[in-house]
Amino acid sequence: MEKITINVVAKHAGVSKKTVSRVLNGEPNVSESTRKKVQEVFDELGYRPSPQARGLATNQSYLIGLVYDNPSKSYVYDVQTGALSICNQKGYHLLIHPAEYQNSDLVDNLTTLINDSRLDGLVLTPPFSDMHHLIELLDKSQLPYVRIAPTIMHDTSPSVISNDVEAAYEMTCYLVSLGHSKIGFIKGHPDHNVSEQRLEGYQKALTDNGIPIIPEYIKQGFFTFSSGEECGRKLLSLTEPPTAIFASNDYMAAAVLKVASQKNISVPHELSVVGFDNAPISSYIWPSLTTVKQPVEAMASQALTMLIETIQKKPLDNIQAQMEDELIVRDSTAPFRSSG
Amino acid sequence: MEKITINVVAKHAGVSKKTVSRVLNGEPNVSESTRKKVQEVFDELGYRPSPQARGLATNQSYLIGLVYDNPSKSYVYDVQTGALSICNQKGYHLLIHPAEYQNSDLVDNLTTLINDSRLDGLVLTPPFSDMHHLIELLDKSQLPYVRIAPTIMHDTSPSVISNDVEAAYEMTCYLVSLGHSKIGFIKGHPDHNVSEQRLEGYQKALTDNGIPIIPEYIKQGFFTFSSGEECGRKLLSLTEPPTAIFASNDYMAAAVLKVASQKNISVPHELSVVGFDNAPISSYIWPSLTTVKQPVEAMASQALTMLIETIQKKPLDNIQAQMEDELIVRDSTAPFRSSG
DNA sequence: GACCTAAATGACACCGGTATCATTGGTGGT
DNA sequence: ACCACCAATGATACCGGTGTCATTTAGGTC
Repeated sequence: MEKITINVVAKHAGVSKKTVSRVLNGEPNVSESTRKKVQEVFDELGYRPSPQARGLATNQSYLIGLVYDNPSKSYVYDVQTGALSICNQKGYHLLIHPAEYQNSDLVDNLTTLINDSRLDGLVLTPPFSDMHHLIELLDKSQLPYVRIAPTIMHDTSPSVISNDVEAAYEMTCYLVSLGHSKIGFIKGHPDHNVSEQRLEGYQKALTDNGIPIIPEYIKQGFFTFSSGEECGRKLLSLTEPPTAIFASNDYMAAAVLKVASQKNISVPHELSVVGFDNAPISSYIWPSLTTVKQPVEAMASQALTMLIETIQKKPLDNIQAQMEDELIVRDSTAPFRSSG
Repeated sequence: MEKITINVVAKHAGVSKKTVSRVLNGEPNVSESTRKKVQEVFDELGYRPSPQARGLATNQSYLIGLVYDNPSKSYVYDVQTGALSICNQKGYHLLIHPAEYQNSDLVDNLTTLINDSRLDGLVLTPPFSDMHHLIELLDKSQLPYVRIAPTIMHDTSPSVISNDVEAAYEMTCYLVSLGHSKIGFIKGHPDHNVSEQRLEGYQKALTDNGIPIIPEYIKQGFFTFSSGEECGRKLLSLTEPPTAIFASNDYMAAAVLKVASQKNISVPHELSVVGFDNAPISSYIWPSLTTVKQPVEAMASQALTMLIETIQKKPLDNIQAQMEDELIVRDSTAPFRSSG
């Protein structure tokens, strides 16, 4: 079976390869009749242009890299899904690239990635989105990139954000509206900037509702189940334990549920627990978790749309897109009952 | 900044581009002195060969496709991780390609993938691993591929399997050893062949232990949380409910835990529950789940090793590799107590 | 030192597209 | 009818590597 190249198509259609190329790329100045003829030959022969040859000629790879280091497998999955949907639409492919953000040869690692595969663009997810030495590197390298959920703003590249402060604020207000005033908080990993934002929303909500901020009620977690367990244990061992606990992600909230269960504290009757992220686990445990759903997939899609526009040098309406979080109420929260 | 191509390197080193190419590919018949000289220029200029140009010349893309359609995000993540580790080692890149296995244009979809990106190889995960029309297509197309966890054997391509029958057998025996004889079973999705295998292991274990197989104790689930919930509810509503339930995956097992909790049945004291897969949820719920850990990551690594050997036309020791499952005992199982 | 052989190296075509610029042909204005 | 002009098309170089085959060089033999 002969390989179908642009030359074969040209011969079949009785035109030059350049004309075939024009039809292929929808360029102007091709008569309607030849365009049609060439397209028929495309179908007839099942022609597919070689991305290698095309890439070599145009110095493009049609590959976009996705860099991540996130403990949540479902987060990664959702980002990938959102990114892929746009890639497929626009004819790009996605190269996934897990990396370790603390690793000292991170820069080498990414440089190699970029050079070896001649990426057309790069997508950064937290915590890479906020690493300034990375951003400097990328700015210098001229490689188009987009940042998902950064907290530090930067004018040199597009980014997509949600509003974690706002979401945490609303969640806390929701707990207050249920009658809770002793609300514990478990912070996220200090290396992730969203941790600070979620804390900020929590604190602002308390203040706005005239509730004092008690340092004892705020514990340092690390987004892991075990850190949530430890913090939960500390909070519930206080002489005056909180009646509601706001964990900075769902894994830690699930851990609090475990601690409560072991201490025979009934959730939600005696204790309300809420999380953040709407991870799969939030609906797979009992009681299911009240949480905040971030539009992760939509954010990734938006990010890729912006990135590809940048790659294709189309003007961007906005260098930053914001998407809304959503409060999801499930079974882990209930009105406060004084000494149930 | 001038772009560093093979020509630039050749000029700098004072040799022909072909000689540079030889050094690049570790070909024989290059004197030690020139090899060293060229390599120094590589380092000095930071030369990286263009995969496009190379691909165009050799008709290779150094891209491997990974096709999946699995409801478990963590399974997908683990497969990716295992696959990537080998890809990075061998200089390949991984193109992830979620697809819908029931979709009627699946074949078109994959054909497009293969043609458009000139894949060097393809990795099939369940349930694609067992879809014969796909396999026929691939066999015809001459594209090297590897199947992960197929149940139907096939001599034309390598595959990596674990032994689900065996693992389910052992799990059931474990429950029996705890004193249980009324053991419910929740089947997996009928489109996944492993479902049948897990059931088979369960039935064989009962038979071998002289316990009758009761059809009422076997319910059809679909690997989803909600299907597990429904089956769990049915099982626990029987006049003579089982004292242990074996769910074909962890999501369904988690759902059984929820049902038990709602019915005030204490796990593991009144009911033992076990799952399969060792999904993250299995350790993030309370009680944590006794389950079977499949070496998903290792299987993917093994699969990619075999695939790349095939691509590079190296001889394969074995066309099929088998990896061992592992029983993980956690908190959801306990010895049977007659009427707790 | 002449000769032979094998190792080392280079010249050049080629992979399948795109870019540049030249050429052709048709159309409208006067 | 003639010319100017623009749309349509083609010829050819080029992207950065690899493959083929010819040529040069080095080493060993007599």
